[in-house]
Amino acid sequence: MSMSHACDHDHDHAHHLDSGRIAARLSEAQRLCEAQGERMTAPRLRTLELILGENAPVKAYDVIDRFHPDGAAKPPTVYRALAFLEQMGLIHRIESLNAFVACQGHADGQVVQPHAAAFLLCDCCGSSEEVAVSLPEIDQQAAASGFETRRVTLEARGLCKACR
Amino acid sequence: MSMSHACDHDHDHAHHLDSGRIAARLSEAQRLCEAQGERMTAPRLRTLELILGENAPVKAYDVIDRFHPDGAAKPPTVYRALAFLEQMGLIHRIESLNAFVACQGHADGQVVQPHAAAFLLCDCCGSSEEVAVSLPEIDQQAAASGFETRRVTLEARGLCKACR
DNA sequence: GGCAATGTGTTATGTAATAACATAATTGCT
DNA sequence: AGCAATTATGTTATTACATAACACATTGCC
Ligand SMILES: [Zn+2]
Ligand SMILES: [Zn+2]
Ligand SMILES: [Zn+2]
Ligand SMILES: [Zn+2]
Repeated sequence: MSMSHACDHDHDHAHHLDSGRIAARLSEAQRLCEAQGERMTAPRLRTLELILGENAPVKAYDVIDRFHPDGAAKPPTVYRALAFLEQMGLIHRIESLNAFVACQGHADGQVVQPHAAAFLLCDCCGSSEEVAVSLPEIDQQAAASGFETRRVTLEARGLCKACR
Repeated sequence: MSMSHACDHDHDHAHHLDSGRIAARLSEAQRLCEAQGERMTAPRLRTLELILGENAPVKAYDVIDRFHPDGAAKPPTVYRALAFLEQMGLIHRIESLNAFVACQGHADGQVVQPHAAAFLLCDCCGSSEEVAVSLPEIDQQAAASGFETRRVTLEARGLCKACR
């Protein structure tokens, strides 16, 4: 469930979304898919539901294990759903954790196309904060090298306010 | 050996270091370790040698497979060496590729402590370019959130000049 | 030499992700 | 409705990536 930790403080600040808020995000996601002619199917919805349930990045195999009330899902079911949700911009993959987190750019109902994002990842409580940043320096370096950037991974690891 | 590709051009621009240049980098690495009271042992040297041999990120299991002339090394041997080399700032882990690349910040013999770096990673030929960037925006965002950053991963994926 | 600290060898296991192919649901067309 | 094409899912098996645990060896110091 939660990541183990050696610190002495608790991690209550890593609060979960309540079920009403999750339901709202799910139907919003469904609308977003339909608006783009994509299908929000049951396994995709279930996968998103499980990721929305945590405010921290979730491992693929945690989704797999919790997928059914009685038993685990098969890995391809979940990995395919994860790929779809990422393409739709509903979740982000966190490369340095091999995990997935719900996009926080849809918070107020606005449609956000797939986008680059930066993350502040707490090594103690596991919490994730998505922040919007522009990257003029790396763009400039890329341009100087004749490099065509397709996507950027930017992840800061450290300690959140509550854990420092 | 090299990564497979569907493009029609060749990847000769992904040239390797010649053996003399590798030897120079290895002895330089050895001096750097000794200067810090660390031991550059045989498996560590061999691991670094194999990584220096490519100008592209190398998979851990590629190192494992090539470690001995006759057979493969055991995974812990190589993973331990990789951890050491990374701590010494001699290699960097590329999170989005699960691979390792030699640090390019030691090129002219200057000692470079473990440092953050950004990478331009070509999805076609697999080449990697290490670039130095400062990150004022993410530092600012982190400060605003009370987040204490320990280390940053910044990887741009795309197409290098030769492959676009 | 005796000891502590560090590094390595070895076996086994744990964790993450995909290939390949069969079946099912959906969509668009007639 | 009937049909074909497309898209999605189910299923089995395999591949790729990484570490735990413990025994043994080496190094440096007293
Ligand atoms: Zn987002
Ligand atoms: Zn925290
Ligand atoms: Zn470097
Ligand atoms: Zn290239």
